[in-house]
Amino acid sequence: MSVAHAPSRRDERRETILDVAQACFLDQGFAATSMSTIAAKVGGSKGTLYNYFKNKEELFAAMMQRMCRELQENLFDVGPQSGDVEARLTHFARAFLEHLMTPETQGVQRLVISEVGRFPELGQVFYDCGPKVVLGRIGDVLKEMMDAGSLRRTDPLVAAQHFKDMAISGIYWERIWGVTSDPTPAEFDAQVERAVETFLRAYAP
Amino acid sequence: MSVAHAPSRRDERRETILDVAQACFLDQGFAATSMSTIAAKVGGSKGTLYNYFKNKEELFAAMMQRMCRELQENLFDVGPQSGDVEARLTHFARAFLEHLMTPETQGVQRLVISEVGRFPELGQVFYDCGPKVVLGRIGDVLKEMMDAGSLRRTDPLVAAQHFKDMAISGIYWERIWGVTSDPTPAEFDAQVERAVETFLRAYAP
DNA sequence: GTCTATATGAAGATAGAC
DNA sequence: GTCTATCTTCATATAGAC
Repeated sequence: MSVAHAPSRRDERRETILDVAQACFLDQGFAATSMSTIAAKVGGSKGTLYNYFKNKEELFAAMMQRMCRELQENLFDVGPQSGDVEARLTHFARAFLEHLMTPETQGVQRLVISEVGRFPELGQVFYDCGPKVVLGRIGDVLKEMMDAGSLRRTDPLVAAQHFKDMAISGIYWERIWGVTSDPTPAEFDAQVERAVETFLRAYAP
Repeated sequence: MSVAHAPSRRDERRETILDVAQACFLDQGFAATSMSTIAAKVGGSKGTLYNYFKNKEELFAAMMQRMCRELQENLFDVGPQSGDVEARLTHFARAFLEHLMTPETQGVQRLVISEVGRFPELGQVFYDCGPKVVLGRIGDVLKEMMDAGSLRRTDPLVAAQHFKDMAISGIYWERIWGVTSDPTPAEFDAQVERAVETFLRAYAP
């Protein structure tokens, strides 16, 4: 059993190392990030790094676990609990697409997709505390709407997937493929609107 | 202007090198694949490798371009040109999901997502001869159906994206995240069926 | 615990014989 | 064109002084 401690000086330095490692891994990937670089950016030496983490893999794993926890916490912290269905869904679709377009989210997704071959358990860890949680929450909201008679009754998890898929659609895919052109705000709005409209056509009572 | 030649002995060896490089890059990623390993698997020496390709980056780029061309060719080579709408859409959804689940397709997508930071033009090349072509073809089919009065008239490209998104949905995402459990044939069927059903609800005339 | 210095190995790339 | 042998660089990881 572990207890929440006041952070010691050691804990703080550990967090600093993880901060730097996170920035480097997100920016360069696992293989291209060297322990020397991390040590230099921390302002310490490689010897110190190896005092805190047995090797590069362990440092990477610790960093990924922390990132997964943080991303989980920061999702869907707010949102209208009432109002008409279309407005609520539009809010969710927009928030979700915006979240997936941030450099942090893109970076962690790239990292998972790149390194899951080297760290087989990484994918499951990420999925369980990322996409799975998000889909569950969207599903909960949709289930409420079904119970209230605002949506046709059906498997809420499948509906949540369809909703998420159409919300992110083209704009997300172009970015993850590295297509350089940025979407305009108008394109962003149009995609969200079309996603909600299409979803409601399919899932109206 | 280049002309199609009968393949010389040099061309054949070049193809062999690309075959080996492709297998290694797909399996290990760019950074973890060494020129020494490729040379060994080709059965030659590193000196020979550098005779055919100036450096590792150029070899990688040549391999990616070839893969993009091949994947483009192998997509949608067959498919029912007539029949009822639901059957045709089911065929497309199934073919598309199956295609995206193959190790080759998963591998090239992982590679693009991983390395697009290092090779900025890679994403655009891949997108133009992969996803863009596929979406265009689905859009063409949907437009035909709209013209025939089988579907509600609307932007065919957006409809194609929604169709594609729901066809691949959960099963594709779980695999790309590296979730280890494989989908059962029943889950596969159910997803395709639900995708077509939902699409038709939203896009029926 | 933290540092400097270094051991050890492997990578990309090249030189030069055949 | 292809090989063997090698150069150079840079990575992970460790040893040992303070």
